[in-house]
Amino acid sequence: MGTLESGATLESVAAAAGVSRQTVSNVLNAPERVAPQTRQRVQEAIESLRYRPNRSARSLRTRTSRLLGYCVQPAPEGAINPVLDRFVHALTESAADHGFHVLLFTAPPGAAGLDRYAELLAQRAVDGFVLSDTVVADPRPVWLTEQGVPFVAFGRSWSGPDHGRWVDVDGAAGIVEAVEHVHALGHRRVAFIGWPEGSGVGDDRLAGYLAACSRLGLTPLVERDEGGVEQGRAIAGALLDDPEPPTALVCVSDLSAYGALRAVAERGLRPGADVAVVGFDDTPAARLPGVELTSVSQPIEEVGRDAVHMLLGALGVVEPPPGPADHRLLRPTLVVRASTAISPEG
Amino acid sequence: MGTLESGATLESVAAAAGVSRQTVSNVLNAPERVAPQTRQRVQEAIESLRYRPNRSARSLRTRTSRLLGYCVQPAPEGAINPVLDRFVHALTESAADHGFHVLLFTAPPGAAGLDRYAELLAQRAVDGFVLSDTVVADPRPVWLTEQGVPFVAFGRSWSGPDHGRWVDVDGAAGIVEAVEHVHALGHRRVAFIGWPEGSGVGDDRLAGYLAACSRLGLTPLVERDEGGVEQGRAIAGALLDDPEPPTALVCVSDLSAYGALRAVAERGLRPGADVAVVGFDDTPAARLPGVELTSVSQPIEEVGRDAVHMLLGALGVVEPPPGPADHRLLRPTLVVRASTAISPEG
DNA sequence: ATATATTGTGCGACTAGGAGT
DNA sequence: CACTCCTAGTCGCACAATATA
Repeated sequence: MGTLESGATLESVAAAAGVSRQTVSNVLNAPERVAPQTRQRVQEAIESLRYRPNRSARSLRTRTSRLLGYCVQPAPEGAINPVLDRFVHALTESAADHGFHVLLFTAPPGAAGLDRYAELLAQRAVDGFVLSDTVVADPRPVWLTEQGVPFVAFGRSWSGPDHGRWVDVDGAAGIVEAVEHVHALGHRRVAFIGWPEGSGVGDDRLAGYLAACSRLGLTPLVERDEGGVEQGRAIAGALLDDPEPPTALVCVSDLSAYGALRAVAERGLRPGADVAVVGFDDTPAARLPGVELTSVSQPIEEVGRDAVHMLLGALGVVEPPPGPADHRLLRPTLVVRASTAISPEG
Repeated sequence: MGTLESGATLESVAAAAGVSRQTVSNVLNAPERVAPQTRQRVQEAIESLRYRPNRSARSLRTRTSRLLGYCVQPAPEGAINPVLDRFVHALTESAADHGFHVLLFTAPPGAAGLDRYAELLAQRAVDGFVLSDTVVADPRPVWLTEQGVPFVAFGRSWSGPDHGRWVDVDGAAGIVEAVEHVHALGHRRVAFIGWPEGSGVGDDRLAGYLAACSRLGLTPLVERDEGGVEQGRAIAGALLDDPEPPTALVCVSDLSAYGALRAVAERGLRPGADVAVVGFDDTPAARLPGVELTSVSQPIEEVGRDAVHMLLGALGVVEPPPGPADHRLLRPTLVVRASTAISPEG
């Protein structure tokens, strides 16, 4: 039989300490109301009985579950970006610092998935939500705001006004840094391989590219594709086959960049020596020997921590950190590898 | 104000339907005890009030939380294997099919982390645990078994007797398939790049290699390293520099295989044409153009589903599926790509 | 006696107000 | 009147025994 089948309760601890239930409760939730001597005695009883408050009972009474809901999406086909691992771990760890846990659930994308959120709310299963994989015109922030449900999103709402709290990574700033980096290496014909217009994240990164070109006096050269490796390979190939090809390819994602690297290699050119290639996301494959892709790295752990703090702040659990309470924009960092190692000739 | 601030309870539904609390409860938990006509009326009241049973209250009464605990590990440095995404999603989805949710928590590895498990148990926060990242002499299965806590592990206990339920992937069978594959292509000098002895998983995969060699009449050639890309590159390089080098390299993991691919390329050889390379795990980078690594793919989603079913079976929530109740060994599949495309000459 | 619906009770904790010194 | 502690009531649900046709 297990040593924690005990099932100690407020009652049994009180009996062991020779006080009433309420005094034990006070020791846990309002220690200053209990005389030090009594407190000591109660704490010893708690220790010896290995007492822990029953979460369900506490939840029922306080009407808070100390659970944060997070919807896990299935990893998209061909995904190379294991964000979930890091983000979820950061969420879980930060939540634990304040006695909270993360509750996972699944939901279909779009408005159809709102039912799942409503269900958890109606059951009082969670105190709030952490959203990720937000898209343009995502119905969730609007709906949750209407319902008065505390939440925080990883990702801005790209269309219309902001709803609720969010944490995001400044993609434009990341691309600016990338362009400045290749510019500093001497590259003057710098192309951008982007996503189709209207993706929010993609438009933001493109904006960074255009801003950097403007500031540095470079002529923008933008190509767009659907973002896959093969598409990146084709687009990059077309660019390189131009009579006056770009010497640097800044890509909206690592996936495009892997395609670009391939296109470079297929033309007998050496990435980093003949053509610079930069990606975005710093996916695990970027560091593999033979790849060594320079890439913009997102501070995922920091996003997770900030998200939890903002949400717990909204729940009144922690003092909200200084700064704007409803959003936070974090700077990514450029990780330089061999794909942008050497200055071009000329 | 939100439409689900309602806070409907059994009581209010009962009032709306003109019946007693208990009848509403029966409609939900034992419909056959309620006359069809009454049932209908109650269900309409439930609908119109958007009633959902309060999870905390139900948990308190039934002494079950309908929550499965899962400990998320921080992704190890240089990880290229985003198992968590897929595994956790599969867990969450399967659990949802039976009204369960996954509760995430963190814990330090080894015996030091048992406290976190004990804590959740003492709080009655979870009904059972799903374990992953099990290691040789993992203290958790033993401890949980002692405590009488339902759990299921992704991964066998490699040392001593089995404790509790587990689901695992037959790594040996996967490697056998890999060796048979390169053998069928005509390779006769097939080397294995493995992990140091004592890793359980690594030893299992090695056993598959040795069994296949024995069956096919090949001379085993085993090298071991710590499993990193650079180590794989060095080991593979040494093998290839032998006067009579192997023509096929079967690797214990994709990480080693990426190193091996690099070593092959560095010697002016073409992976797939001159030297066959096989990895294990089918990590996302394996499919990238220019890599195209043949690899053994684990049925992660199936592992997750089976794990949940076994655990829910142990909790008495579902009818345990046919077959052995305490363990399940799943076959991986070989995904053939360009790194083993062509038969060698000779 | 069978089918159906109803009361009482307690799960374990917190909140409010009262009693003792 | 502080300070400390306790009694009584409540959260929403499900189990058990009971009442009504």
